[in-house]
Amino acid sequence: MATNMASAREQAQKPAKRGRPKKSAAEKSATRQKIVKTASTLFKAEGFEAISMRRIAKELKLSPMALYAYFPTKLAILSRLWIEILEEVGEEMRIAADKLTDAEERLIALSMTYVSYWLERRDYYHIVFMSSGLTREDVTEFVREGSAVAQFDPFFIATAEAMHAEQDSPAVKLKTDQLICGLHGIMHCLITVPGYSWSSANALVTSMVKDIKPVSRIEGAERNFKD
Amino acid sequence: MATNMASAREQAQKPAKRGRPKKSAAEKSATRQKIVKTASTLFKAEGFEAISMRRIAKELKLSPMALYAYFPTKLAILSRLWIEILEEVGEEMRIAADKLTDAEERLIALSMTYVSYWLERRDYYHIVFMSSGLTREDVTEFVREGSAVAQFDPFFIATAEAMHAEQDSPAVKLKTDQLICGLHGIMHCLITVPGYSWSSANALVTSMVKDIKPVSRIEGAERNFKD
DNA sequence: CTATTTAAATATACGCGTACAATTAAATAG
DNA sequence: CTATTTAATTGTACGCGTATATTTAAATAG
Repeated sequence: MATNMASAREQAQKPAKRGRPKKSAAEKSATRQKIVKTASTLFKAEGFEAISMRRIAKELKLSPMALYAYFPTKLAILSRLWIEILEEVGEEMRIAADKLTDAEERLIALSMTYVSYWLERRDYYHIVFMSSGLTREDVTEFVREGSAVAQFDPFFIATAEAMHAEQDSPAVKLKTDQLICGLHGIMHCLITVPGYSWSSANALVTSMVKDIKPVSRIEGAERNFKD
Repeated sequence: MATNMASAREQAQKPAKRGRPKKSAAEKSATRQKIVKTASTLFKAEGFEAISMRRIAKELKLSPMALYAYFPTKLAILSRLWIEILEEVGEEMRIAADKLTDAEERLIALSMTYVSYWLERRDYYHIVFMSSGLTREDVTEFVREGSAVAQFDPFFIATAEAMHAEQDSPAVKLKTDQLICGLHGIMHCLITVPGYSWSSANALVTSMVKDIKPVSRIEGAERNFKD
């Protein structure tokens, strides 16, 4: 049907306008990628504080303000790093839970891997969960886009299995949210209030997971048979 | 040399040294208090971002750097505000749990009050839990000093009672930590990831509290002992 | 009084994110 | 070619936290 691909700047339906042509989406995207790459490299080499607009620009031989043609804020650049990081922890979780068949065991493995990942990489934690100055829209869009939420899927699957319930049942939704919140709480408390004598992350995670029980054993729950 | 009193300055048993006298501890403390008061007023009138070293200094007709004679960092000033805020939420919790006799009910009231307090005052939450750039020492000292930890006492007491166990038993310690972490996780997740369709704070808190059970009913107990 | 000593207070400067004004680059129209 | 239009890019400036250098204030010694 479509005869030719409109790809670069030339192709689209051009009324042959007058001024300097806009950069094509492809060009913009390429530069965006270069910016993110630079930010990532800078971070890995010199830490979080090395990620600055001026520093990224200098590295790319641009003026600092040029970056704003490609990202609205510094946070928008950081949110690209979140994706990389979330993919990495996702991969670690996948590996950890891979060969486990028991749902509770898998849930513990997933949870411990998730929590340990952040505890062992507190700078990552700060980038992803404590980048202050975040606008409501930035994060909301990021979440809706799915990059963050996808991380939670394994928790849903394993929780449903551990509860012997359907993945989309209200009970599973509640308990999974509870677990996810709980795990983040462990991370947040242990990282931001290290002076307090918290129970070990291991004990906390295990205890939280153990509170996920088959629905039939949940107090006051009318038994719902499914198999 | 007149015999006048060398001001209100502390003149204990000084060997009458040569240079300009140090400010007394009382004077320092008074100025510190004025600074904190100014920061607090500024915050209440114009929000978090109005708390800046330059702004506080201008309000007090000082140079910005003068503040550093009284506080090592801006965060040290903020941590004084934490105390006020923590006392306020503590008071609300006390009121909410005051007339409740049932331990679980009290625990739910405490937890809901605590979580709601922060959810309804997200700016406070940011000040206290997301003031980025915190040095490990700052917070650690603050925690050791006891201001923060005292907040947790009611949770310990009610948890112990709900578990029918001693307040200093390992099981109670673990479960209380789990609850505190969990509550913070709810707050943190709901505040920082508002775009996600979380279960309600109410449901999450209730579910977490309900997972605190008498010791005889947890761990290896296969059976539910209904009363 | 002046000189000296010491602490307090300020001035200056750096890098930060970024708003906004000015400039430059790349196209077309005449 | 020049003029015009439009987008891209850069320059300038603000307020921020705070490190460091400098100045000022308050005491004593001669």
